[in-house]
Amino acid sequence: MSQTVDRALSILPLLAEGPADLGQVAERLGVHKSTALRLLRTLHEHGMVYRQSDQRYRLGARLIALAQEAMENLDIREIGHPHLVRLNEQCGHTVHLAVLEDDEVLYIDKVESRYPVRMYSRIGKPVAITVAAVAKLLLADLPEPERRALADKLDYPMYTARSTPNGPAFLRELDKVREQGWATDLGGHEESINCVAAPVRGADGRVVAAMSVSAPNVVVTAEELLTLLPLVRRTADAISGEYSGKTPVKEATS
Amino acid sequence: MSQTVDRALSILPLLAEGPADLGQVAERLGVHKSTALRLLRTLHEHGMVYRQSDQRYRLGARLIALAQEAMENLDIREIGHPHLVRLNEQCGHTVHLAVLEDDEVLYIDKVESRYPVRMYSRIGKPVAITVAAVAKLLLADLPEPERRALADKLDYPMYTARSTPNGPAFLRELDKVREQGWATDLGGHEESINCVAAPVRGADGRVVAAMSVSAPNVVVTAEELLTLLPLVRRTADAISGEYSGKTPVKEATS
DNA sequence: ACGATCGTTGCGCATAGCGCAATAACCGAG
DNA sequence: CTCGGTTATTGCGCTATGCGCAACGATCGT
Repeated sequence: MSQTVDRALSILPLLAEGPADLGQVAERLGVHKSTALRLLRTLHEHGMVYRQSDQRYRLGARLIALAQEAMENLDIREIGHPHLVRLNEQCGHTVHLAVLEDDEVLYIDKVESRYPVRMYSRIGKPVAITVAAVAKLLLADLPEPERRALADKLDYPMYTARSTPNGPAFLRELDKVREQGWATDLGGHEESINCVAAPVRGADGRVVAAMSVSAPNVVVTAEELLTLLPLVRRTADAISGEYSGKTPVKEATS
Repeated sequence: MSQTVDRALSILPLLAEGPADLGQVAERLGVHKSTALRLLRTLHEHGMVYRQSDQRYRLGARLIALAQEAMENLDIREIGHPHLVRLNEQCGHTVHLAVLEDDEVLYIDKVESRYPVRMYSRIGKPVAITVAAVAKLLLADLPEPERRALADKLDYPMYTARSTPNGPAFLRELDKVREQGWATDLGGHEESINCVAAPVRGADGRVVAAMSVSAPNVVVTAEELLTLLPLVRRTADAISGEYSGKTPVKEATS
């Protein structure tokens, strides 16, 4: 809505790809160099970008500090983390915690697999919303109209042959997930990777987060992974309990 | 330099303190609500802020994703991390890695102590520049005029009786540090906490980062901590070697 | 030492962003 | 269920603000 701010913020993802000099930034923004300079200067004053010795700009450290604070404000993450670690110790696989934000599902925590083969994912990154087990849980809990609207709006990329193909199929899957109280992704995103996921609920019973265990076929079969379901559910319930108890809705005043 | 962007960016640290509603944001910015609304909307579109169910705004997940990417772009951090972990395994204390950015020294990596007593610090947060051992190393390597100018500009808060009291004392300390090639902070920031630090150098010999080991008096005395100096220096040198070898100055093209 | 490239500055014009005030959604209390 | 109070949202007219331009200056490579 605000042109200037819009442009300034567009610089950040651009710099996330790697350092860039003034000319490059101006060109990719489609503005004059003097304009880009002013925007970069303002970003610089706020520590959002940093100018390295060769004059090129990179993302600044204040950004990292802010993100760190943002994460510390996410109580679910703080509460959940030790549980994720324990679960990882018990099963050895990659463990994720995800939340819904606007129309995206994002990982907010991750404990890496103890097996040498890792999977690619990044904290803060949106997940494949139409196939990920955690996404199904979070969306399944949405009120009917929103769920429908969202399902309509989404794209359904066929990552693999088992990806959710379209809106109706997705809504059916969500109904199933809501009913059974857990979800899976069996090769719907990466051919050889399976996940089992369980919901974390707040005091009011609404799903506030979802956690999953993921492992590639080469380590355990889908059947073996499903064996872990009770453990995953128990862990998720433990987080739910702690979360509902400790943090109803309120927030500490500054 | 750009008013609108300036205001928009000022919202972020404000929200880092905790969620806030439109009125609060407008008031703290000193602008009309409609103005704050427009700014927040723009930030929202870029995923920098998120609007939770009670209509209040919090920091968004895109911020976290960007910060994550920013960290992955910091090659020193990537290269250094395994070394920090190994050092921590060997000595058990808290290990930090820091760089200089503009006029601030910031932690970019941290491995927590294995002892129950932890120290407070946060990745991305500026360190106490006049007393921290890592800061001394980074500033000591600055060209004479910049060093002098910076020393002049700084404040010299007396965190403890042993804090660096003023500019001249600081410059003397920096000279000493530069000559000996390592630095300490013996209770200059927190009465009971000591640090030893060593520099990481690039191919051209310039100091690009500094690492430190910190421990409270109650765990080891300052003398015992100094015993670790050779180990710290060896680790820092190992990082220097790898960094100079792998990443001269260049950068991968997108 | 010279030319090309890239960053920086000052300026006048037009637009983009501002505050205002009216409207609309929301919430709690009676 | 209705009624105040509170908070978010919209449209609008004014002017400050951010824009592109073009001239200048720094920097680098050869």
